[in-house]
Amino acid sequence: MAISPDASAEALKLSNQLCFPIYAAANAIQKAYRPHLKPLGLTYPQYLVMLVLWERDGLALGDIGRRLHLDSGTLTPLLKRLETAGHVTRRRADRDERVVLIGLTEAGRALKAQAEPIPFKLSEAMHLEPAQALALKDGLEALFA
Amino acid sequence: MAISPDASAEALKLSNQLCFPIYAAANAIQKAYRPHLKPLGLTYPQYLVMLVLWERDGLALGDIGRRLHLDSGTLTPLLKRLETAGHVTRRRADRDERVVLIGLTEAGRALKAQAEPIPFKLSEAMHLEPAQALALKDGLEALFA
DNA sequence: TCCAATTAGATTGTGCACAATCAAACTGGA
DNA sequence: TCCAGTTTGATTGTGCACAATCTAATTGGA
Repeated sequence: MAISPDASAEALKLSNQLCFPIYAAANAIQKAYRPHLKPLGLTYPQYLVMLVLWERDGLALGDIGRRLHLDSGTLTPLLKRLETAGHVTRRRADRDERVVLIGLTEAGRALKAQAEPIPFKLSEAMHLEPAQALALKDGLEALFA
Repeated sequence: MAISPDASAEALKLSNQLCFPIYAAANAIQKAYRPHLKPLGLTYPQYLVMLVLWERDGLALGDIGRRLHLDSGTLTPLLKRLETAGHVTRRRADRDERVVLIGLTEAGRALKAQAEPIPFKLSEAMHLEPAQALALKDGLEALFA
């Protein structure tokens, strides 16, 4: 096959061909989670925060942000909504008054049991071979470098 | 290795282990595009709309939505901003007054040349083998089924 | 002991993204 | 011809996501 005049133009499309599917997949994922999370009163980003806290309670806002790659402008209002919903508590650290520590309430801890079946349902929704899913995951994580 | 009591719990995490990287990658991608798009006065979703229109001018709002998997609640205000910026025109179709046809202005067409180097820069930013990128793309598109 | 620099969050403003709802325009039988 | 049902966008309200900016608290030398 001869090199066509727009071979480079085609090559240029590679990032678009990769970035758009990621963008669209992220939107689709949030849409897929929504019906399962709605009964728990959570959005997908709130669910991610809860996953972090279920794994390790009492983290600072900044710690959560580093784990999820989210800044305070996103997390401050999100955590206030979780507090209003009764899932978490917010208090300043004694040692450093700048730090806001996030703790699970009893209700927040109890929510974990209700959330347990969600990954199952999502795995069903995205009918993908485990091996293919792992390859995807590895590929995506290679982007962060 | 023996099957541990939480082997299923681990399996449950698969969707989280896949969905979160996609979510984080989508955020990172928009952040990576921002400095390159800002000189053109575009956001990433606006850039996607412009890519569609550069490929095929005069589409209806709904056609753009179907291509990008976005609904009218997202596109109506986005297109109004593109119109205010002077990149596109909006007019009702003669044949069917419900349909809004989106056309590129001269300035909108001219923007294409400025946008041309962007995929290059992004490809550099995400240092990923083309083969790996293609595998990723195929895996992501398999999610839509 | 001070105070310049750093760090942790909060605030403000812009722009998606979508559910739910609405209204107008079109279509296809009865 | 009519009108029930469908299609196309627009609107409204909620919740991210982040840049830019701000304030308060802390830290580390001089």
